[in-house]
Amino acid sequence: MAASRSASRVNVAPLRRADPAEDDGPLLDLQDSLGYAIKQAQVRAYAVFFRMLGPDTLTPARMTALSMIGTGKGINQSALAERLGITRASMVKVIDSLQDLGLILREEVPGDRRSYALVLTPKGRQELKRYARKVAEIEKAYSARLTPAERRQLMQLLQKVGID
Amino acid sequence: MAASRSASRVNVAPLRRADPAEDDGPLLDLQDSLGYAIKQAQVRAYAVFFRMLGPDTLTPARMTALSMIGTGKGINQSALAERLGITRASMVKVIDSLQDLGLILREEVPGDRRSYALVLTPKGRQELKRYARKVAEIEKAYSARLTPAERRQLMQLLQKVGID
DNA sequence: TATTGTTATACTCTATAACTATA
DNA sequence: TATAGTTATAGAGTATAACAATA
Repeated sequence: MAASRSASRVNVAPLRRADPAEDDGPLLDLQDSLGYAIKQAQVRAYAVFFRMLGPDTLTPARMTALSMIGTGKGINQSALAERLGITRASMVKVIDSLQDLGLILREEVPGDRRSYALVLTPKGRQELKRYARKVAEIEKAYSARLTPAERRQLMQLLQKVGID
Repeated sequence: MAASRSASRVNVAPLRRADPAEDDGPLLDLQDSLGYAIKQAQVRAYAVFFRMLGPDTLTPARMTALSMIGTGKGINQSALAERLGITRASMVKVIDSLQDLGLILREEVPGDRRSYALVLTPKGRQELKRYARKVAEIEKAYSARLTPAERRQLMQLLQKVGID
């Protein structure tokens, strides 16, 4: 149906509707775009991820944070925020949610009372291992059309994107 | 500093802090993950995109919509929403914004008064061509470390991701 | 009955600015 | 002065549910 604000139904007289080919340059062709191809691959990868882990899972971003805490040996919030490319302020809620889930703790740091050392709880460690196994399955699923050699090469080529 | 809700400073006695290696499985290693590599490449590509087009540009998503309208020959909102992977309801605002910028029009469809044919305005066509040139530069920038053959192969390999 | 577009509403993720405690 | 964490607030992008007009 019609509209109020949006569809101000301008109804232009299509007297001289420009032909796409009649003027100077090509319109944007997404099929030629590496950026678009990467984005689409990422969307498909996320779809597989959520299909295989269900809607109640940690998001990839939180899983990444959890993984970095697991590896990071008492990393603090500011450093983690920097690694994740978000602000300290945004980091707070991510950490809150992982703590509320019982996966991590903010531990006091002896030498510096301003900051916390982020550490996995036993449950967090257990969950992270469970996710590691799940992610291995997921990787297999969305790499199904790639040979191992192709997968390796894809990883290598991706490292080179966006470094100019 | 300390906290109110978030930092409930649980201060667990670290008597028997589990050693990462002492139990059954590996923690999640992001460096092995194709999904993570794709996401990181996409983040870097977006960074190049915004660096080269400035903060006042169309977002990649809106540019994609504009491109599909340019190519799509009177596509309607529902069909476009489906191609973009968003709901019809969300599509409304995207279309509104492109229309407010004077880039597209909702044209009446003779046979069906429920839907609109989305078409570029002359300004929209012009802008899309300008973006096509800009995107060509951007693609060059974030492909700088890839040979043309590598770039082609990367595009081909990306097509195979997430199809299981 | 089904489809198209729309609105109202809410949720997630993110940011900026200002603040407190501590260094 | 600088740093770590926090809060309040806002904006973008998305979703669901309910609706009117039209098919």
